[in-house]
Formats: sequence, C-alpha cells, structure tokens
Amino acid sequence: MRLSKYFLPIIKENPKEAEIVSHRLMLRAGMIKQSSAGIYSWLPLGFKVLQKIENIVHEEQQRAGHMPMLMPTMQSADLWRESGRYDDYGEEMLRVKDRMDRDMLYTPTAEELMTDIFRSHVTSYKDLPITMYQIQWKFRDERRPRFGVMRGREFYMKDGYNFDLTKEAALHAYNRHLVSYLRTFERMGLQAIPMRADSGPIGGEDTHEFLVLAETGESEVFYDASVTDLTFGDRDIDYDNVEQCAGVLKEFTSRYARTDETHDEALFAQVPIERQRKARGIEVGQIFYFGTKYSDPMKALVQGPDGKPVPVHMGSHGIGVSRLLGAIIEASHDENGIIWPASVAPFGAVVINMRVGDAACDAWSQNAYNMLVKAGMDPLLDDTDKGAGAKFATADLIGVPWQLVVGPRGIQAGEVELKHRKTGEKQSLSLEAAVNRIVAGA
RNA sequence: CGGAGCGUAGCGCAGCCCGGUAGCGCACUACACUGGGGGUGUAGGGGUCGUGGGUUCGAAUCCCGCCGCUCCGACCA
Repeated sequence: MRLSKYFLPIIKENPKEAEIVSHRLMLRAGMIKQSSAGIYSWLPLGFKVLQKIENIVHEEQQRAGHMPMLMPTMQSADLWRESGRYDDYGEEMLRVKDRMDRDMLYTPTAEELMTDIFRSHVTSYKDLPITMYQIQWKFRDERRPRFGVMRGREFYMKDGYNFDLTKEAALHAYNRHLVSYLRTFERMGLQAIPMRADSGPIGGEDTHEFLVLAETGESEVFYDASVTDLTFGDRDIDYDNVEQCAGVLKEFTSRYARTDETHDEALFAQVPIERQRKARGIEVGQIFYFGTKYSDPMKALVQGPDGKPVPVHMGSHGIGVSRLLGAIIEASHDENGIIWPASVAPFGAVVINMRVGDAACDAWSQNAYNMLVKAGMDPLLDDTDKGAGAKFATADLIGVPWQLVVGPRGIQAGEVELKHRKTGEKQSLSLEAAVNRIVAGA
C-alpha cells in the first residue's frame, strides 16, 4: 500500500476527550472515529488491526476444535423471556420494536439463541460434545461508556458456547477454553492472567476472567507476583486430552490471583508478603461454566444412554476482540506512539522514501517495496511529500515493527537504513540484507 | 442515575463576564525553496458560533428549553 493513496487521517494534537493512552493513540493514528458515545467507525488502519486480531482468535478457536458460525445481531425478545433474562438484564439491553410492534433487542450476548439452535437439532447424547462460537458485534447500553474501544457500547466479541452431557465433560470444555485463551493472548504479545471472578448476569458456578495488567485497567486485582512468571509458550497441546488441559488449568490458576469481586484478604495474606501485588487490570476474556442454567428453563435436553432425557451442561466464553486493540496498545507503546507486536501489526514494515521525486530514491524505494511484497510482508510505502520529521513521526505513531529508510546518503553508500520500532536498533545494510532481516524478524 | 463541565473552521482553542455581526495555532490549497526526526516563505480557501425560543435597534456574547459530548462517582460478560 502506498501511503499517498491510503486513508490515514493522522491527528497531531491530542484529542481532548481521550483520557487514556490507547484511546488517544487510536484517534491520533487514524484508526477509529467516534460516531456517538461508545460507538466507533473503524477506519482502514484500525480495521486492518482488528481483522488481524480476529484472525488469531479464529485460528486458536478452530485449533481447539470449536466451530465458527454467525448469529444475528437483532433478536426476538421471546427467547429471552423463556430464560428469564428479558426482565433481569435491565437497562443495559437495547430494546427496540419492529414495525409490527414486536419486541426486539440488539444482542448483548447469545446464550439463548445458541441454546435454541442446539435444542432444535440435537436430541441424542451421541451428538455431544459440541462447541460453537461466533465473532459478532454486540451492544450493551452502558451507562457510561469510556476509554474508547475499551468500554464501548457497541463492541466486537468472540462468544462461544459448549454443550456437554455431564458436568465433568463441561468442565473439560472449560479447561480447554482456558488453554486456548492462554495461547490466543500470548500470540498477540499479551500476558493475560486468569483470575477467579464473579459470574454477573451470565450466572454460574465457575468463572475466570483474563486480565492484562495495566494502570488504566478498570478492575482492581490482587495476585501472587509469581503468576507473572508463567508463560504458555509453544506447547504441543492435545485439546481432547482431559488430563493435559486440567494440568494447564492447575498450573495457571493454583496461585492467588483474583479480582476485587472475589478477593479474599485471609487467603491473600497466605501469599508471602514480598509477592503480594495489588494492581489494576483490563479484562480481555472470561470463561464460564454454568451447568443447566439455560438448558433447564429452555428445555435443551438430550436422551442419555439410558433413554431418559437430561438437560445438557453448558458454558460460555468470551473474548473482547475490539477491546484487545486498546489492551495491546496500553501494554505496548512509548511517547512516540504505538508499538505493535508483529503478529497484529497493520503492516509488516514501512518503506520511507526520504526524497520523493529524486529518481534514485524513488527507484530504490519502489524496489524495496516490491521485494517486501514478494516476501509476503505487506509493506507500507511512504511516498508522501512531507518533511523527513513528519514521515518518521507518522511511522512511529502507527507503530509498524520495521522502518526501512531510503535516502540519498545511504544510496551513495549502496545502503538503506533499517530501524526497529520497539528496540530503536538502527543499522545500515544493503537492500537485500535489510529485507532478509525483516523477513527473519517476522 | 447523582455531581461537574463543555459545544465557535477538519483538530486544539481565544472571544462571552462588560451585546455592535468572528479570530489564533495546527491542518488544508497553490507556487517556490527545502528535505536524515513534525522545515521556511509568499499568496489563498474554509465557520448555520450545537439547536429552538425569548430580551434587544442589534445576540457567539444576556435569559429559558432541548439535543449532543466529556470527566468524577455509582453501575458494569
């Protein structure tokens, strides 16, 4: 992509409404534009990152054996009356009437609809287990939306639902989700710590939230500092292996880590004092086991081996896909702008042509760009007629991992300058060596 | 939902107290010079002053209503 043809409305001054760094940087980098309170348009750069994050979530869900699907944003109130949540959910649910005066709502979550799909087609225990998920826009009419995409009213969420015959089987699904979430967040360069949490209106017995530590987080958290030493890494996991998944859950949840909702001072006091930490966190995911809370009232039954109908055991699991952009930026930025982890960076590298119109610079830049395209790096070519300072500032702000600088000085020496956004490491290399370095670092 | 505040050019703001028909910086357009960290000069374009009403000879400015947005709190998969 050529920057001169891209829609990238950079803002130089800080927007006054943006209090936290991720919101400020997303606005300044031209990623989002607010449309009304808590509702945003995703401009090309923001949309590109959103899609990269979404793709990682899809890949990891399918790796764990979960099936993607898509349900509507507008739902009839009838199903929600069946579960009892039409009245329970309160003002946060956006309710509308259609032209026939029927009660409709914009989905804040989809337990009811998914349960209805399940019960319409599944009648035998032999068809279990089933886990399906979607990545779809949700709406929750927050009293006070804030912090940009971190607490929007409209937001993009992965929500998954498992259906199992027994509690044990459903708990395996729970553990499997925990494992896949650990891998998902790590792939985005985030450390998300599973913490025992409160179930809220979803209801249920077991639930963990995944928290990314950040000063601007909305949740207060208490944990044993040793949990931050745990990394999932590149483990080979068999997601059908009950013991293996349970082992990971035990490894990652046996130390003290709780949100303020479930914090227990007495238990916390047992953590060695030098490892007691009180901090703030951003919730990027949550997993629930809630048994038959929905299958009972909605009659989602299957026939067991003995021929008798039993309600299925269920859980649901969410990842705040749009919120993740904010969380990643909170975790990875500096005073000049965003520093994207390579896995979610909107472009793999930016080629900066220092002197547009100069024949040699233009030719070298185009050549560098072509080589990066051929290497699959999805580069951005800054071929704008701005001053050098503005070009560097833009490159820093949008935060792509590599800056490849083409200018007359370097060309005289037969070299380009390669700069790494995160480390600041600069080196002069031949064009081929620079491209190889970028490919190797990706 | 309680409390506080803001709405004037794309963005950030001044002007309002004390009424006389709108200004600054950035951005933008043209040209020239430039170019290794938001460069310089010259010349330009762009505003129903959120909205409706009231007071007044006259309202961005004073009064009332409404709408929108932000912040603090409470609330929140």
